[in-house]
Amino acid sequence: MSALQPVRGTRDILPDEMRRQRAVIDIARETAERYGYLEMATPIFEFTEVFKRTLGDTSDIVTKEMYTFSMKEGEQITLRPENTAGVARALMSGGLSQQLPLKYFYAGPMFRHERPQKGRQRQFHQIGAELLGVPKPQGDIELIALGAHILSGLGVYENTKLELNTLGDTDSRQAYRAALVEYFSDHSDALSSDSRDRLERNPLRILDSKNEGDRKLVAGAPVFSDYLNAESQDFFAAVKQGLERLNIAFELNTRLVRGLDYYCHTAFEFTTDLLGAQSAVLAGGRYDGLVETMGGPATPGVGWAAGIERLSMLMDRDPPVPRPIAVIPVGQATEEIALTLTQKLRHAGYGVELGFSGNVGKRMKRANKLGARAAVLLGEDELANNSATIRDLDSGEQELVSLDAVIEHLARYR
RNA sequence: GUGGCUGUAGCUCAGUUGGUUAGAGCGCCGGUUUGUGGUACCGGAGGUCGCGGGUUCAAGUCCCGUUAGCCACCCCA
Repeated sequence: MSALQPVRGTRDILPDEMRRQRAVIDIARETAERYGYLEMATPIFEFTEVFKRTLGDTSDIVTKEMYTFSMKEGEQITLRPENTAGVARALMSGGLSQQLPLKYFYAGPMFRHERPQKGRQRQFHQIGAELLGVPKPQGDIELIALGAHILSGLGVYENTKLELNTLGDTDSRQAYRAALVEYFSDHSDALSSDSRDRLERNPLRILDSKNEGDRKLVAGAPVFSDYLNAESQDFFAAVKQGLERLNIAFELNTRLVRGLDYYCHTAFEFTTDLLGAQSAVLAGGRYDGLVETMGGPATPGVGWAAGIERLSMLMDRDPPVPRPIAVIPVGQATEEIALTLTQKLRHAGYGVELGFSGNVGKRMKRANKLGARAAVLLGEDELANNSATIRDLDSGEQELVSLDAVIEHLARYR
């Protein structure tokens, strides 16, 4: 371990990458606002209890992935591994349940102590949307439509597919779960050790096992659709119909499950095969039981989250690099006027670089390297006429303009 | 957390069966051009060969440990 390298699973985000991530966030936020989802933020850490209660004591996140600290006062706090719990907590702390329905958008860092891989870091960043207080499938449809809209705005929609499943309501799910447990218990000696573990904690997950032997067993396992009651079937049918109406293509994937008890009805994942094992790009579902689990009033909810780094890797273009105007004083005598002109241009809305030192050649070189669009040269000749030379750095053409007209002339380089 | 692969200049990589001052391209700096960048030519800087230990007369090259990245499992965004 060297103190000079970033902690495992973290990294510095330098301007080129930051610009991409910024673009992801900006496009997502603008799109979300069109749907009425307004940006909000919850703290980066919460009392550990907030996550324990919502994610459950047996989830992987709670049992081995949380960054938890003990405070002097003896309280346990945890760096948020996801944001939905925080939003639900905010709903209660702020008495927001009086204002339902609520639509929120967020973006920020999350922390999970996992083994890093490409597209998987210990500090990573997510955007997400939550819709609280809408029990109807219209909510699920709007939320998925928002996700699809953002993906297409980023140019990654083409490289994803939407996988869709239903977990039914509580009755349906519990009946199915019981049937699964019974089935797999009868064949437990044939299960992989991973799946025997899942049988205890999260039997639905066995359906998604990659183990050969497990897959054979799964092929003969009870099927969820046989356990869905009429309401659950209607709900799912409505979601599918809404997506079809919006021309959002999806594939049914009966192995797509969520482990936690409060998840119900719709579960969905936009996945890609361009990121290796990290296929989930934007994923979510309905969580009608969550707020109640935390001790709040029964409040239906749907939401999704998406990894900003993953989206950035998939984004089909580089956001444009801003091109400044370079102000270049020629000779000592013009330094002062260059300084005041620079500041004037900045106030007028231009990005301006005033080299700190060097002769004209060096400053021009630097201007070029910065990608400057134009250079404003201030020399004694120009000053004698109360003017400046404006050089177009793309075409190489330049002209002499009066100092008063510089801002006006630069307008074309905006 | 388990298993595997990898780690040489800022970046991408080459380094032959262990053998004298560790190389290239790009990038960076300087010069040709002290009032004009991008091209070209010339020159230069920059490496405890991830880190620590071991084997050996001799290790970038072999062995062990460790750390980081990557791949798969796991989990997920």
